[in-house]
Formats: sequence, structure tokens, C-alpha cells
Amino acid sequence: MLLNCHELVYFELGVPRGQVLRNKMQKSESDGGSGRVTLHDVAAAAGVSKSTVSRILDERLPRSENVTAKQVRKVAADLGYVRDVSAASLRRGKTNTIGVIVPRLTDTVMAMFYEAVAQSATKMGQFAIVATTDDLPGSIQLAADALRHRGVDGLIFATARENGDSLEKIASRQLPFVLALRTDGVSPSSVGEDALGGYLATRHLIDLGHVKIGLIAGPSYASSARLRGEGFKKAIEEAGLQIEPEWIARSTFGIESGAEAAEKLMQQDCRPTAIFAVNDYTAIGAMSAIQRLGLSVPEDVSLVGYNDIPLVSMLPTPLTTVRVPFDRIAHEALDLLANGTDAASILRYANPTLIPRKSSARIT
Amino acid sequence: MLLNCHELVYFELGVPRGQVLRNKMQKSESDGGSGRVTLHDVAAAAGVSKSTVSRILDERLPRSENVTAKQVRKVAADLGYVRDVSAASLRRGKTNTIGVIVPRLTDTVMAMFYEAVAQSATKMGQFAIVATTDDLPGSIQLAADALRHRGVDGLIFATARENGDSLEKIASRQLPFVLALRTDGVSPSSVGEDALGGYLATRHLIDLGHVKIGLIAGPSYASSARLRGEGFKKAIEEAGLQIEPEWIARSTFGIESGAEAAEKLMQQDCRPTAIFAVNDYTAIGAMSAIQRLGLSVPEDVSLVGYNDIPLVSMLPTPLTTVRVPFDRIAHEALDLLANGTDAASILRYANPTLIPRKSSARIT
DNA sequence: AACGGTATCGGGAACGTTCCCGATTATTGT
DNA sequence: ACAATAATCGGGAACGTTCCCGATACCGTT
Repeated sequence: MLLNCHELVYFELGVPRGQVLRNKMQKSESDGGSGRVTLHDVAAAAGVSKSTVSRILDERLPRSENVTAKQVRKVAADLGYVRDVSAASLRRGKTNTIGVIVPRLTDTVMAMFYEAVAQSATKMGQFAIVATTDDLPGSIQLAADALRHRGVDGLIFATARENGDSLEKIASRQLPFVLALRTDGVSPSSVGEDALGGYLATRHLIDLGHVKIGLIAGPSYASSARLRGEGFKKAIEEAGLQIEPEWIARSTFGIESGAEAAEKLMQQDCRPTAIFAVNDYTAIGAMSAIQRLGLSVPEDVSLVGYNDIPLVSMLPTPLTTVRVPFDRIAHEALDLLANGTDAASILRYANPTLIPRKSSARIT
Repeated sequence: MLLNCHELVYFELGVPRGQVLRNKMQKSESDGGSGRVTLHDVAAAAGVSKSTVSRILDERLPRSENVTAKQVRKVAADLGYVRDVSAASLRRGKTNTIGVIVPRLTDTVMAMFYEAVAQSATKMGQFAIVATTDDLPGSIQLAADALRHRGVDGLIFATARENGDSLEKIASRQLPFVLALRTDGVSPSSVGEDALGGYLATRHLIDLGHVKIGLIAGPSYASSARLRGEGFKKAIEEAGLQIEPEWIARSTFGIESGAEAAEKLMQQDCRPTAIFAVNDYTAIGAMSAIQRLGLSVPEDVSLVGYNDIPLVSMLPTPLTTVRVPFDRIAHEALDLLANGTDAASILRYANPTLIPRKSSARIT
């Protein structure tokens, strides 16, 4: 019988042994059947072995343009075959899934970043899943564990704190991870050039003739905030201006905190004529506070934010801000994850761009 | 040697046969070894079979308080065992994963909803993953396929359009799905009581003495927008007021569109003294437009939004809005998905709450 | 025509878990 | 104390895929 089949091969070209054998045990339901269609099914339908189908459908191998290959692909498509990721992951030992940890998705910055990661990931045949920490103490660990239990191949932290817990431990050794948007100074990271962004924003205000410039500085634990502050200082000093401690207000990344900071800045005797806020949310808060104090932007005080979230271009006075290339940062993060630490640089920087709008104006 | 072991078994209670046999083939690396720790490993370490370990660690079975059960759990914990989801999914035929499809996560409403789903999901031992469509035509299908290929057990659409494509087909039969936030009128859905919300918002304005009330109506394809409009009309008519077609402006869900709509409304000869906007974004846009027209909220015109996204309570004039219980909606959606269509109602409604703030005031 | 080298293929053993089923052990009632 | 019943356990076959490896077919050279 086996020999018979072999003879068939010779004459029937590309529809070798096993076909009839398989047809016998073919699913009784012809097409709209109940169970999912498996590798075995397309193998039977195409008259080849499942090994062959597996090899032909393996997206990592160079795509063969064989007669059989084409035929098998056609049969697979016709039958509506889709690979069972669970089975594939089990065998391959990897899930092609990467986990992203962000404080919260209601922070539009984080949503933009995650969307960028998801898009980049699909481009490289991966899938991104996300977990949030809500900035709660132990919950970075919780989020990381949840993602690890889901079998992710790697982790992207957008929650890094300088001098924070060892992410090494949190990722539970073995599991590769990178930081994004913020860095802890030691782990591989893909970040924006925050110092440059801070410089550009401040330089813009200086160019507009401002000399009394305030800073809403953000939280000290985040490298992004700290470096934007560095850029601010560099621009100030470069212009030969004085850095006044009372024009620098600490804050969080939230709207309310921005409002409080702005209030503090503007209620001084000698108050700044311009403010650089560490991000768009604090800038929005600052706008509110300034308005509540009976002042207006940009007539009384110019304002620059950071991130260019979609909202700020639509405000009553559209906000001058610094645009961050989230897609690049996401891409580099994934690249860092894929090509590991043996890659050239362990730190990737993406350049931001100033977007001038109505909230900043020449001093009157 | 084997006999020795068997004797041990009898006296050492609950540590039966096979132990040493397994110890022989135990992983050479004692603990911080390379490979992951499997069921087999904890079985060997605990001196029971993998079947037993599997059963004891099965979270669906009633938790046994056996001696062995406790011992096995301890060993598993000590070894840092974590179940391989791929293997479990393959065998169980389900992934305990549900897919959520939203237009975009940068829409804070969608981010809030997704976070609520993710939280509810973890509570019921599931995991939520998300895909976005960016409101592009064919991409609902793309997103659904991507999630289906990842092996999700069910799908939640937050993108429903009335008279849209058949979601039945999009979910690719077999795969259970529900709608959330919006409904198509036929599929199982978990939504907010949008008509009630619209009524509450409008009624609030009426109670403040307004009689000329405008509506920024949102897109007609979304049931949420349409029903909020219905609620608006009901309140107006109930108060014996007239519905003026020129006080109703179509829009999208976006800020800019809200601004345009408000501009149109306010530039009429006889203009409304209050506006109910279909959501917070259009309300924000309306605020901008009103301000640009030299008018102010709430002095010249009262304004009510919808959804209570975190932003709006922090605006210069905090926005009166309608809060939607996203956690309830998420929970009901998951419940609907789990308990299928045989459940009592195929349509679940969650009641919204009016949150009065500074943007609405008694007419002067 | 015989030969070595190169594609291509099929059989079958993994991957780690679950689940059925028969066997053994505890528990209860009389 | 004994039978009947319940609880617990271990062996082993799946789940769908990948991947190693041996076998075969094909190509070009000598």
C-alpha cells in the first residue's frame, strides 16, 4: 500500500500519498463544521503531511514558491485555517507577545504611547498587551507578574522611577525588559530627548523676549521631568539670565498640581512673564489658574507645554508645546527588546519638536 | 533502592511512590536553574503525580484543604511555579482572554472603559486585551481578526454603529461577542441609560430656568448619541417647551466639531441660553467657541457635557456633566459574555448620574 | 551511468497542561 | 465489624504545533 502511494506520486504530481487515507477520517461536517480547522485538516485536504504544511506556513522561513507550497497556501486560505497561538507558543517556547506597563491609560500620553507600541508590534509580527499600575506602590510588581503569567516575551516599563525598586527583580530575572519614556539610568531605555525638549521650549520663550521665565517642574522621581528641567536651565544660563529658585515650582504630572504651581508662581511680587510646564496637563492646569487670577494667556503670561496631546491644539488658546515622537520611541523600545543588550546602544533617544501655537507670544 | 523507597513511602505518609524515581531525573540545576519550573517539577518535589498537582492547583475546582493539597501548594509556591498559559489554553480549549475593540485609546472615554473592563476581567480570572480601529472603515474587521487569531474567548465591541456591518460576521460566527457603550439594537449589549442621561442633563438646565436650550447632538450612527438626544427631547417636551430645529446641531464626538456646532448655535439671532453637548469633548469645544465669541460660561450660556472624564472637573470653569458608571457597564458586558444569551436580558442598562458643577447656572 | 550535494518531504517525538478512568484509600451507616 | 459510598490519586492519552531526522527526489558533474 505504501508502495502504491509512492507510485501515485509519480503520476499525480504534487498530490502524493496519504490523501485517500486521510479523506476517510475527514471531518464529517463539510465546511461550516463545529471544530476549528487544524494543521491536520489542511494537510489532509492538500494531500501532504502536517509537517509540510507547518513548514510552508511558517512565516519565519523564506517563503517557498513551490507547486505544493502554493497549493497548500491556497487550501489553507480556503479552509480558513488560522494557527492556534496557544499550541504554537507552547511548542516554540515564546508567545510573540510583549507586555507594556503604564501608570494609567486615561493619561493620554500613555494612551498615545501604548497605541504606538501596539502598532509597531504588529508590524514586527508581535502583539502588545497592557497593564496599568495606577501609580500604586506595589502594583508595578502586580502588573509585571500578571503579564509574566500571561507568558509575555518581554516587558516595557513606562513607569520608571529614578532610584526606584530594582526592575531587574520585578521583571523576575530571565524576562527581558526595557524602559520607555523615562529611564532609571541603568536599564536599557528608549526615551525622548527631554533635555533638548526643555531647551527648545525655554529657548522659544527667550526668543520671544521673555527674561522672567517660570518652570512647573514635575515630579523629581521621573527622569523625563528632571531632564526637561535641565534643558530649561541650560537655555536660561546660555542666555545669560538668572535662575530664580522662586520661579521654579515642583508638581506632579496632573492638572490640579499644575494649577497650584502656577498659582504659586503668579502670586509672587515679581512674577514671571512666561512659564514652561513639564507637560500638557500641568500646562492646562496652569492656564486655568492664570485665568482664575484674572490674567490671560498669552497677553499676561506665555505658556509652553510638553507632549502635544490632541486636546491642547483645540483649547480656546491653542497651546504651544513640544511634540514627542511616540512612534519612534515605541519602535526603538521594541527593537531594544528584540535585539537585546548586545545592540550598539543601550540608550536610545528620539528628538522632540517645538510646536508653536497661540499660548506663547512676544513680550509686550 | 527502589524497595527502600517504597518502605519509606509507607511510613512517611502522603509521600508515595515515584519520588526517588523522579529525583533521579530531577533538573540538575537546583533552583535558580535555567528552564521554567513545570507541573512535573513540583510533582517530583512534592512526591505526587502531575495529575494530582494539576488538580490541586486548578482554580476552578473547590479548593481542597488536604494535607497533600497544602503541601503541594507550598512546594509550588516555593519553587515559584506559574502555570504555562499556552499549554493550559491548548488543553482547555480556551484562553481566558477577552478582546476589546475601541476606536482609539486616546479618547479618554474609551480608555476609562477599557480600564474598567481590564479590572473586571481580572476579578473573574480573565484577561483583557485591546485593539483599536481608529474609526477606519475596514479596520473593525482587522481588529476583530487580530484578536480572534490571538485566541480570545469573546469580543467586546465599543464601536457599534446602528445599521452597520453585521457584527455577527465580523466576529466570525462561533465567537461570542457583546456590544458596550453603544448598541446596534439587536446584539446583546451593555450600555448606559443614555436617554436617562440626556433627560437628566436637560432637566437640570430647565430647572435652572432655561427655556432656550440647544443640543450638540453627536453622530447619528451611534446609539449613545441618538438616545441622549431622545432624552433631551423628552425633557423639553415634558416641560412644555418647544423643540427648535435650529437649536439642534449635528456633530461628531470630537472637540473641533463641538466648537463648530456651538458657533453655529450661538451665531443665530435668537440663540439658546444653555447647551447640552453629547459628550465632554464637544462640550470642551463648545466652551472654546463660546469664549472666542466673547461670551462666557456660565454667565451667557450654561453648558452640560457627558461622561465626566477626569479633565473636565479641572477646567477653568469646571464642567457640569453626566457621570457614566463604566465599571458597571464593563462588568455587565463581561457577564453577558460569560453567561451567554440564555441569560435573562440581552440588554443591560446602567444608570448615569448628573454631576453639577460651575458651567451651568440659573438664568439671569 | 554513477556520484555527491541540495531541496523537499513525512514520521514521530516533544512542549506543559488537562481530563478521563480505573484503582486505591478514607468515611459513613448499619 | 463489614459493606457501601465518597474522596483521592496515578497512569496515560489527548490538545495543535514545531522541529529533528532519516528518506527520497532532483540537479549538475565527472
